[in-house]
Amino acid sequence: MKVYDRYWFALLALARAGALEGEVRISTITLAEMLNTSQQTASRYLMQLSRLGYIRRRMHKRGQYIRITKAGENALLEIYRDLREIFEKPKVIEITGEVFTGLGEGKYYLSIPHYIKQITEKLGFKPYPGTLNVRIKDEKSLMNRLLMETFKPTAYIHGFSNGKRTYGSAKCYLATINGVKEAAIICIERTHYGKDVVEIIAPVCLRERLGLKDGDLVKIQVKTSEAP
Amino acid sequence: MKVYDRYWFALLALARAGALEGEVRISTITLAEMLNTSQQTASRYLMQLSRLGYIRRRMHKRGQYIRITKAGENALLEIYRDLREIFEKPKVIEITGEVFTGLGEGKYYLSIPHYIKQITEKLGFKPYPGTLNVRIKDEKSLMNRLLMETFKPTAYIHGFSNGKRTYGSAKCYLATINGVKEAAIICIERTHYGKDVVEIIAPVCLRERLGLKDGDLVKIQVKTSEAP
DNA sequence: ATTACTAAATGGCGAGTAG
DNA sequence: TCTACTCGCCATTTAGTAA
Repeated sequence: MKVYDRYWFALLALARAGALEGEVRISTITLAEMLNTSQQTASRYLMQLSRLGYIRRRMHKRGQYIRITKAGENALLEIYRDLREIFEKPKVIEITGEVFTGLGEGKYYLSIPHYIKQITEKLGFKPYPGTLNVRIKDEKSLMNRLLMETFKPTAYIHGFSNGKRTYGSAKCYLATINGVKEAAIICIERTHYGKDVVEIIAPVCLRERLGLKDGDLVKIQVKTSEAP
Repeated sequence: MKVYDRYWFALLALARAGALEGEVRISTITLAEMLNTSQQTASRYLMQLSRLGYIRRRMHKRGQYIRITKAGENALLEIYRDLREIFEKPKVIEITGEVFTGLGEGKYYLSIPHYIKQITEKLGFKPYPGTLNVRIKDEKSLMNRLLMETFKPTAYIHGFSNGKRTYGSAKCYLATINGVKEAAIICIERTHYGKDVVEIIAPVCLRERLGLKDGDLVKIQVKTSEAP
C-alpha cells in the first residue's frame, strides 16, 4: 500500500477527468493544478502510475492521452468498496411508537407451522404466538421505517399456498425493543395495516416482559445488515 | 488538500477499525502495521490528525482510545462521494407530489440578498422570489427524496448571521419539473416543513409557467451530480 | 506495556532547463 | 507549446531511546 498512497489522489483526479471511460487529454500542468502541485511533480506521478500499470499514456508531439487501466480501476474500486462498507453498512435505524392492541392477525399467522418453522430457522428463536403492534406517531420514525425497508431483511419468510388460500410472504429485521435484544420487526406482505404500523415478534411475550400497556412508547433499534 | 493527502489512509484505517461509530483502542504499533509503516510514523500521523481535528484521542497509561470526529468523517465522506460519482452511474431520482400553497417562508428567504446572490452564483440563475411547494404523497417518492439527500447537493448555500438572528443554510439539487429544466429543489436546513415537502426554485414563476394550481401533480426529476 | 522526542538518513519537491 | 531531466533544498521517515 505504502508506495501507492501518494499516487492515489492523482489517480482519483484522472478518474474525475473521465480517464476511466476512455482516453483523456491532460497536460502535466493541468494535472498539477488539479492536485495543487507543480508540473514536475505531476509529471513524476504520471510516470510512476504508468510504471505501476495503473494508467496507459499515449504521448504526442503536443500533448498526451491518458486512460486508466483495469489495474488502476481496481485500485480505485478497492478503496471505494472500503468506504461504501464503512458508510453504508453498519446503520442502526431507530423507530419509536405507541403500543396498541391489534386484531389478532399476527397471532393467527404465528400459529401457522409453516411460518413458525421458517422464523425459527432463520431468526434463531421460536416466536411467541402473537405480535406486539406499534403505531408510529412521529415523522422521523416513519422515515426510518421506510428507510429500513430499503435494506436487505435479516430473514425473508416465504409465502405458500395450501390449495384453499395463499399465505403471503414476510420480511424480518432483527431489532432491539426497549433493550430486549432478541426480537424482530416482521413486515407482512399483505397486511391490512398502513406503513405507520410495525409488528414485533420475539421468543417471549413482550407485553408481559416489558410491562407494556396500550399507549406506552417503545423504542425499536433495527440492525441493518447490508447496503441498500 | 496537499497536506492532508498523506493522512488520508490513516483516517481510512481508523474508520475500518470502527473509529467512526465509537472509541476504538488502537496502539501506534497496530496502526503502523495496518499502514505498513513504522510505529513512529503512525504516532506522528495520529498527532497530526488530532491537530487537524479529525480524530479525538483519549490517552491512557497503557493504550489510547481513538474516535473519528465529525470533521474527520466529512473528510472521508467527501472522497466517498467522489468515488460514488465515478463508479455509480448518475441517477435520475424521480419525485412526484401535489402543489400546495405555503406560508410564504420560501418567498421570505428568496428576498434576502445574501441567499439570492449565492443561488445565482452557484446555480446559474436568479431565482424567482417564491418557491413552489410540493407535498409528497406516495411512498416511493418519499424514499427517493431521502435517497436524494444522500447525494452531494449541486450547490450548498451557506447560512449567515446579521447579529439579530441567524439564517440557516440550504442544499440545492438541480431538477426538472414537468419538463422545465431550469429549476432546483431547495432543502432549507431549518424549515418547518417535514420530509414530505419539497420546495422548488426556478428563474421563473413555475405556477404561472406550468399553469399549476393547488392539488395539481408535478413530476420532479432530480439530477444527481456528476463528475465535473 | 505504551507514546513520542531527537537526530540522522532518506527521498520527494520544484526551479531551471533541455529536448 | 509540450514532457521530463538534474540537482539543491527541505520535508518525511525511522532507529534509538526517554518517559
